[in-house]
Amino acid sequence: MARRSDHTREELYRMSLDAAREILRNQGLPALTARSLAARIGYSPGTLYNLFRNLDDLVVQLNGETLDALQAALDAVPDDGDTETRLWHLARAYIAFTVENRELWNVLFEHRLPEGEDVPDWYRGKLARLLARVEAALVPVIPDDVAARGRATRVLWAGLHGLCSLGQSGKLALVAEDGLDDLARDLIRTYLAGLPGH
Amino acid sequence: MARRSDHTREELYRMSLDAAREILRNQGLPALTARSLAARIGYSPGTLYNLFRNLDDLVVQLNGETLDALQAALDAVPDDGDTETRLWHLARAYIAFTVENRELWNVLFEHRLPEGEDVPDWYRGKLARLLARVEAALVPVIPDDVAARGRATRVLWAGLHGLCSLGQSGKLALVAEDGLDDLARDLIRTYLAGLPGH
DNA sequence: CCATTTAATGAACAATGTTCAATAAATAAT
DNA sequence: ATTATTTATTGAACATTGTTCATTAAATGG
Repeated sequence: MARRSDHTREELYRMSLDAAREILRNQGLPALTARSLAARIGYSPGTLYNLFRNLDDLVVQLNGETLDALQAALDAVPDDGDTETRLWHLARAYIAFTVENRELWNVLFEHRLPEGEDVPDWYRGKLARLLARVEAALVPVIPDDVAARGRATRVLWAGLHGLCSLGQSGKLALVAEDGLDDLARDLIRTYLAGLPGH
Repeated sequence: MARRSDHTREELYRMSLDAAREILRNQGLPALTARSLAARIGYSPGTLYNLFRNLDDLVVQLNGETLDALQAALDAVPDDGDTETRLWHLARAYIAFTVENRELWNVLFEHRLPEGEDVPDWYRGKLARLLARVEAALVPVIPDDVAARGRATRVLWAGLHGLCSLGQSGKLALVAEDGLDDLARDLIRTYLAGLPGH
């Protein structure tokens, strides 16, 4: 067979990422193969290499969309209340996202690029935008010292990430099921209480 | 060829794990294949399956030894000074371990078992023992409330894990090189300062 | 010295990512 | 209309992967 015109290049790109997401959701990362993906969109494996440099590239693109979805989830939380409740709402949204999108989130942070190349710039940009959402909530409690605010932002972000990461992989010896929420709340509350001026 | 008696079963086991560690160190996880490993110990691929259920099993065993090494690294830090400096020394040792044993540490926390089976009990035991080292340092500041101490232990542990994890993968937008140390110190100091009774 | 056990092999199988000449549909040119 | 050119799609091909297992010969026991 040869050239078809069932879909435009853009449609194929879309279909591929959607299919990849679906495979991840239902069968996990090991099932995400060039052949299974191609079968799902009704094309041959070779076609994928017309759209993506390779499977790694496809995963990076998918991660980009996952970052967007995460951003949207955080943007959906209201900006009211004091700093602690605002941060807590953000954390809750984050945790909920990692639970509802387990596989996507795992791939997002566990996928490592092959030796040599590092994360693209637009990727860093999306990460920075996520951090900014947290940092904004910290302005009232750390209004002047930007360096200190940057540190606090990263510490809270990484702390939350660590909790979710270890929690999901069963390497935190969690007591109950909602133990994650408790720990995140503890982190936020205690850390905030320890900031200079409190 | 057939049966040899160059090495005992235990020696082969040892050689395999050592070779695996060496391959990880020098060439990273993708290079850890049954054939490369077999070649390195001077045996055929089939022999490995006489020692380990499969490659996943081998990695789990290796991770066990990595946990032991991490434990040893933490046990080597002195138990003096106040709680903050004790925790800080532990954190510094942890960070140093993740830097000096980058690949081993990555495999330790990023390796996922195939769908279904979960981490073995002895694995959980080793993790618990690591946490215990941190918890011990927290006794002076949280002497009575064991639940609260358990939470604080996990929060600090996961926080440190998150910092190292994001830091090493370049997903934290770190400012300087020793930014990790600064952030870990910030986490410990601020969190401790925020505990009830301070 | 023979019989039995057993460790080691390496060929074989299915499945992987990736490449690329072949092909035919779509488009452009005449 | 017909022809020429471009281009999207294919699927066979290649190298590698994890894993299995009949075959083989060394070690062990009688």
